[in-house]
Amino acid sequence: MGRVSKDPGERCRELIDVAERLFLERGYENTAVSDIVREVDVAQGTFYYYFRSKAAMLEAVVEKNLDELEMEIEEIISAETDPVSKLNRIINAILRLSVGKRELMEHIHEESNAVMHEKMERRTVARLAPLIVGVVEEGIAERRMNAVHPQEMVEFLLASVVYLFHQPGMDSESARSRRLCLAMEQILVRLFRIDEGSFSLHL
Amino acid sequence: MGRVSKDPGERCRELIDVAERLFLERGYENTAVSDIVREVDVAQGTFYYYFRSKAAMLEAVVEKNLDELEMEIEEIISAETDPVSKLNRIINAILRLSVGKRELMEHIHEESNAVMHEKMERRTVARLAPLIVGVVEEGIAERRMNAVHPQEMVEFLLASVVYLFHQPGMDSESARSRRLCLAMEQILVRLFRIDEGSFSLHL
Amino acid sequence: MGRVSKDPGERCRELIDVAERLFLERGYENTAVSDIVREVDVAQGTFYYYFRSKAAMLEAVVEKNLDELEMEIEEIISAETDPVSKLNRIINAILRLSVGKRELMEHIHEESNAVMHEKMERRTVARLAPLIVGVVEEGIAERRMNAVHPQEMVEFLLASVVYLFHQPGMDSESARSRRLCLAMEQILVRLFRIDEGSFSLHL
Amino acid sequence: MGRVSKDPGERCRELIDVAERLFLERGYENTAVSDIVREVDVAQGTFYYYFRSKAAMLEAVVEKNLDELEMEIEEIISAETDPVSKLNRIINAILRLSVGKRELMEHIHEESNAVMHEKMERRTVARLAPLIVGVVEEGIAERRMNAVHPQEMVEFLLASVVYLFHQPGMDSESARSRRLCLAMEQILVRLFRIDEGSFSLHL
DNA sequence: AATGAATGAGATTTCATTCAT
DNA sequence: AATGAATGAAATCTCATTCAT
Repeated sequence: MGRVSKDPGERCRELIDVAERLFLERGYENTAVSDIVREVDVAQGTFYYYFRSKAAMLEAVVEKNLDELEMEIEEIISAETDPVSKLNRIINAILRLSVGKRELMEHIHEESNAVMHEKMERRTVARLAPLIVGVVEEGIAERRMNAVHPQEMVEFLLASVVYLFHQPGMDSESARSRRLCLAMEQILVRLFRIDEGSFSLHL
Repeated sequence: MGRVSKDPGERCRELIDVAERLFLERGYENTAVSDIVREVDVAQGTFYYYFRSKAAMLEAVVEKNLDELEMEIEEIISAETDPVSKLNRIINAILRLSVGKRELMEHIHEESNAVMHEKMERRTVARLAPLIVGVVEEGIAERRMNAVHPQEMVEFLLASVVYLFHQPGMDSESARSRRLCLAMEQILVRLFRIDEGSFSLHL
Repeated sequence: MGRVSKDPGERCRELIDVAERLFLERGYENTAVSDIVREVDVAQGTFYYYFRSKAAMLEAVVEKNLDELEMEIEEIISAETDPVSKLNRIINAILRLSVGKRELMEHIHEESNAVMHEKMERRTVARLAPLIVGVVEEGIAERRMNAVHPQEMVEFLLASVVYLFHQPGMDSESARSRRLCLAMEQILVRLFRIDEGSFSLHL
Repeated sequence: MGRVSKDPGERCRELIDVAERLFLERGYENTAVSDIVREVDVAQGTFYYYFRSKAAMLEAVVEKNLDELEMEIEEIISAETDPVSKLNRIINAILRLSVGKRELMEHIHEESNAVMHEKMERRTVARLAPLIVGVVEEGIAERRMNAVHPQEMVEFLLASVVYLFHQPGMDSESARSRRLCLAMEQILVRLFRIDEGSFSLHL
């Protein structure tokens, strides 16, 4: 009833945060706009004051995640000097985020999140590939890495990482996770012809 | 109006085929059951006589595709003796099917098919990985390949290959397709430590 | 097409009133939500904005009726002092409402209203029994009535009244109605050991 | 597949028995004709060979129950000589059957059986009232009973008794059941001016 | 910047019944 | 006496979005 005015930036963030949580908890399709506004305690119309559509909200959620990841990666790139260490830390950062989010959705049927997962996969490749390709090219220049098609390889790498670590049972403890991390270390080493033992991945 | 009885097997196949085409053309979500029955020219109820739900139909479509692919792969496995050639032909078979289907959906907004794509991705990895792991282990036994985590590597590989499927502009001609194929060849060679030049992929 | 906003209370009442009439006229099962909204001239969604489901609407209709009846009974209880007169007027009030509603459904097949009738029967007993038991206990205290199990007797009484007066041919004129009223007077007198001639029931 | 011919009478009884059980277990509305034929293991069409419609089946189920009850009552009437004893045994017979059936539906939501309950209620009154009125008139002739409106009083009685049937928690043990039986005994005694202590009802 | 009542198209599903064999 | 594939009408409900205030 009472009309509560807030800083628009904050309102917007509040909406995105609640939306993200609900999308993860019950899936994009199973989350109604009315669920989101109920939790934030604003009117239905308010949602549309901030977001053109529900799809636009999904976009916002995904981009927010990638903003964070991108920033983290850029920090790594500028903090570290060794391209191999950069790559190691970048992959770890991606894994940590993926698995972190995954935990929220542990109990929902995979299917329920096809839409969100797809969008995430696509946008992750689109936004992160350039950064990583940069690192790989640096590695090539320093003869620490080797690749004929860095762009395509990095794309495959990212798509696989997003897919594999979005699977059920991907908590940081399971034997399956452990094996996947070890395998991924080897994959990285072999794919880019890097010295064995250069990687150490953890969830 | 007129009631046309048919062999149930055929009716069922007819429904699956039309459903598959429509799912690809306009996306799973954008295809109504009423669209399917209109094309097959049966009553709405007939659909539900054969399939418990629309989701069950999606399942049927996906499994049919994987049945075909599995059969083709099993044929390759028993026809060929060299594990490297097997792998080469298997990957080509998967690409061919994927791209074939992809052409049907050329113009629709990618997003419309998240659900179907997800299901396909997950089931492809689940059903084909065992077969390919078998080939890789054979290759390892014959010292033509090498891998510490064959299962996980094959999963990585399949996820990458399926990722291709979902790329816009994946006709057999484009420079982009060419590069992706070359990159995939390199991935195969490096992942399993196979002799350079053992692979030749085409869409 | 045009959007007409109204006081929610009024909208809600409008919907309930139309629903009640249609439920009575053609039966609960034979009334579609679309029939209701068409008459009220609102969109289908508006119905579900106010009522969670069609069943919830039935509930609302039944409770509204019992609200009215309950109020009338409470008025009688506080207006009258003699418990026997109270009981007489209460039963008359129940009969009048039952038969009034019944007239609306005169021509429909009884079966069509099993659901509504059941719900009404159950809820009538649940909501009115306490009030009437109060009156009976008052009567017992004043030695004007007598009963060992007032609660159970009142329940039987209410169930029967609702059932009997919900029968076909229960208009206020028929010989059958007349006989039933006379019998009911005697039943009341005997059941609670009240002075002969204390009751006078009319439809 | 195989076509199993059986004695038509038995087929028919088999269908009725299964239908009755399912109607009680899950309610009339929630039982599909396909559920019935699946359990009896005949084709959908076979159902319609024996019964004009699902509603006709409900009728058959109800009438079968009343046939049994009617026979039992007729037996009581001819076995016993004392009209009061007759009435006592008849009411007990009705209670026993009602409660027996009730046990089957213990767990379903009451609402689910409105249709069947209604039909049962109406038909019980219609078919059993004449028999019981006969007994009452006999009692009146012998000065063991007294009633001005035997027909209506018996209807009142039957409606009350059947109402019992549809109460939740009607096992033979509960205090509630006990109280209802005692109240019913009192109703009988008072309604027909019979000697106190003439009745003894048990579930 | 916010409200929240109202929209309305449309989708899935159910199932009693039929009928050619 | 029996089959079972096919029918098809209809009904409930969802929900993203709008718009007058």
